[in-house]
Amino acid sequence: MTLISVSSRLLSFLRRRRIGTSSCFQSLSIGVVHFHVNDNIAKPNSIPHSTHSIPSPHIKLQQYLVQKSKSGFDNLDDALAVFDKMLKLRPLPYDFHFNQLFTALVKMKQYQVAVSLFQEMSSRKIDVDIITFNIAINCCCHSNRVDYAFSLLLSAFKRGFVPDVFTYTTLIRGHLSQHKSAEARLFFTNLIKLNELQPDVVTDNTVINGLCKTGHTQMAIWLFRFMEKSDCKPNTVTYNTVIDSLCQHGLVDDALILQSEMMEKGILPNVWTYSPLIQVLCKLNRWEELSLLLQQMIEDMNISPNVHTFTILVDAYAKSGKLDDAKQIIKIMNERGEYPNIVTYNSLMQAYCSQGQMDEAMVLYRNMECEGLSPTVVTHNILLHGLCQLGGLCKSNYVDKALSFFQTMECNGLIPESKTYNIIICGCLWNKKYNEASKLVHKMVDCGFSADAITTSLLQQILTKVQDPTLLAMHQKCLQSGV
DNA sequence: CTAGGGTTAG
Repeated sequence: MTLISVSSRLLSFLRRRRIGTSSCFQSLSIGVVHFHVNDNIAKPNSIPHSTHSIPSPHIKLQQYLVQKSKSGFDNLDDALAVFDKMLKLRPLPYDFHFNQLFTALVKMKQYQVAVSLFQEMSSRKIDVDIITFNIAINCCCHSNRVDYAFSLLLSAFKRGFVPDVFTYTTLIRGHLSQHKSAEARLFFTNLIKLNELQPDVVTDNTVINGLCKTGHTQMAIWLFRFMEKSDCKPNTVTYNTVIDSLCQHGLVDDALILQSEMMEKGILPNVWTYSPLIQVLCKLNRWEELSLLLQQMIEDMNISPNVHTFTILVDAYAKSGKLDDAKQIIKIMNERGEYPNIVTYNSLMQAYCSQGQMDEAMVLYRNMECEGLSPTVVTHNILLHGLCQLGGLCKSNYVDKALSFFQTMECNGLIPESKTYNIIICGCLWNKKYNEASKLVHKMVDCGFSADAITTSLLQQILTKVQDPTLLAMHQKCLQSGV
């Protein structure tokens, strides 16, 4: 079993599924039409029975905000304009109207804006409820202001609110995201002791995720097994979290066992259950199992791969030099309406580069820009690496291309990483462009980066053959930067 | 009638 035969099997699964895909699109378009038609008809059923006492502008506002809280606003200015209108409306909208607006802001990841609007409401003494506080506390945690989140908890107490499992779970996650696992644990155990918190599945999932991310996989699994015995049973998220962690620690067999366990227990896997397993099976060249897993996912479970899943496959093909298969995956993606993003294209570019097809890689680079996908530093690292390696193998004019490409990148406002510098410096060294290399070493050190192991050993290797003052000075500079 | 968990890929 090889990656090629996996590819042909994958293709056949996906082709067979295409009929299903088109019917799915049909029902989607019917849904859209349905929505527009309905929009112009009075919708008595969509208005709660008790709303006869709610002023009419509030009902309109509510309908509008329900939709925005699900999708977010198109832009921030719209959200702020609505907030201003709400402040001017008399009588004032209810707390849950403001909560809906905040929910929309959270969807847009505008956490700091949400916090400042919450402050604005507080200073105007507008009534809020515990949900408003919970949203604000969550937004503080997301913008790394756990300290302020705690001060909000205090003011909630002062105003007579009783924090609930939402509040505490959010604060535990806040601690964990700040890498304060000791504080999180203390907070958690104290709340349990004081009988302030009755953890639910989300609390447990939050703790399990924190344990996994801090390398305490064994403890995470202990909690997971504890949940199985308790009334608070693991759900899909719990399984996904543990499976992902096991995959990342190379414990793929344990991860596969858990995945079959969840199926036996009737807990439905989703695309995120499969993706980490697919990735690690690719990495370990376990193609037979990969093929079976893909078959189970697509055929038996009727779960479609998404952009991330496809990108994992493109990357696997790129790393095994299977350019044609990588291209095939892109084609399937387009057919299925799962469009490649910048990461997918970076992987495809890697495939071109590994085959030495630099011209095609450059064509892809320009196409990406045309499609409105902005190349990232990683895109440039891949291209520069390709150009430098090719230059080292045969033609040094590729290194000149790499150097001018490096300049273009900076002009476009992308800030090179340590890796970027090391790639281009190695390219210069290979091609005996010692002066260029020296300039770049100084620039790299000025930016606070240092030579990596590859650059240092290459430099030492050259120094054994060539005694050049520029090279010696560069070597010194590299050694100093490493300290 | 709104709030907390898992974003996995280069």
